[in-house]
Amino acid sequence: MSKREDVSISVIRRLPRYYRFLGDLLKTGVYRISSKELALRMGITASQIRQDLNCFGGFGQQGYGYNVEQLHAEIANILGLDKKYKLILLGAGNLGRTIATQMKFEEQGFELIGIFDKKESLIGEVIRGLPVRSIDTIDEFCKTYQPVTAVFCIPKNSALEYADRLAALGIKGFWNFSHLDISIGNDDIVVENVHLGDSLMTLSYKIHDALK
Amino acid sequence: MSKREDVSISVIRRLPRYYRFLGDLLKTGVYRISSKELALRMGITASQIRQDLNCFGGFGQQGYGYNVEQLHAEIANILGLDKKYKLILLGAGNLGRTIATQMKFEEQGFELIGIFDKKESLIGEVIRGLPVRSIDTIDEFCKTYQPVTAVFCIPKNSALEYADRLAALGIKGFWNFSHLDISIGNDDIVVENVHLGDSLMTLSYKIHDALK
DNA sequence: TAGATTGTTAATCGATTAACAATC
DNA sequence: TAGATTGTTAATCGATTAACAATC
Repeated sequence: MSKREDVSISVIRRLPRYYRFLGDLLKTGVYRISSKELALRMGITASQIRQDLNCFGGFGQQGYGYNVEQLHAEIANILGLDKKYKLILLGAGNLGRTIATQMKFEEQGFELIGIFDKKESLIGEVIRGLPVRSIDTIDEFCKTYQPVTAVFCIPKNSALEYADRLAALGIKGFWNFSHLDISIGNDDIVVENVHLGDSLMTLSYKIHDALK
Repeated sequence: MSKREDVSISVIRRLPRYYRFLGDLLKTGVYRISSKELALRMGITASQIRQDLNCFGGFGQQGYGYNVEQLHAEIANILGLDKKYKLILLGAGNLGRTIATQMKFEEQGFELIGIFDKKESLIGEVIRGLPVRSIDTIDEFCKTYQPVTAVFCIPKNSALEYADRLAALGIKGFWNFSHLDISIGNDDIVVENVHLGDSLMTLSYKIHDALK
């Protein structure tokens, strides 16, 4: 990792996919790969791969290609997967507990340290080794443990209520599953949206379109 | 809905967001809106809104703007939200049952008609009014009920096993939560990927980058 | 050395934004 | 009619692809 300055989000969004493919290659014992071969497997152009990687440095070698293990590690580095950003999760409903239990946070740069809900009956329940805490204790919790990231698995209205509050408490990043568009009017924070409904509607369009 | 021919995916992906904002406007009693005002609320340009909409037809009126209710309905139409594409879900684990219970399929163009898993102990359990069926009965089920869409909440290996098989059984669209890149080498089908891990890694990068 | 493949510059393509005539 | 705002064309900007000299 070396150059970099304002790499476009289009490039960034391709990095996790490179990372996955390189991980798979490693598992199958491939230790060296050319941009041409990787492009073929991924269904993209070799030019794009080389351009993308060169936003961050020259990881390859002319006449040889790329060392799979090294490149894999470089991308992990670029993405910050070795970090342990403290993470809290809001909403211990269906979606919240699925996210809490299924995601491999430790492999992706995060450490889940707290789960919160407003529903009395859920408080105290243990999910992934963590007790569900009352949302009313979140200010104190943040002051003590200083998480930098929050996952929103709460309804739109609650999201609206907590977004600014958490930002004021030092939360810099939101992984947002709610229907709220958090970022608007707040430049200090970063947001990654997962709008499942939008995704499903997009699929609806694609099918609708394909069946014509 | 009128013109249209190969509208770019960038445009399509913005439609659900327009749809959400228009729905919110309707709820708050706004019946008329200009591209300028909508752009302001959404944090995009008015030009983009007008360009996007004009891929499908002229829904506005000079000097007036857009009728919110009508535009909302037009977009629903474009996206095919009034359809009832038959949908099956593979994988009744944590994620699968969350998707099954939480999504508003009927409002987004789909009708969930079957849930499948390979795990013996889950078979017969009822989720959203549907019994979990053995994955072994899926061929017969598809021949009988002819679903056109499948949700993949199964591991990569299983996804690899079932993608082609389902395509052969008439499945045209996949909502893919697995780590497999389904589409490669199959032009007949449409795929909408939800790579939660990729999304989380992207967030990791953004935070990493913002904290610099 | 000859062959392969990168890193990087240049060319192309597509998407976004600006401008404005048409028109309600 | 005058003012507002669209639909649409033109200009700009950014991203992808192609080409090729550098070099392992």
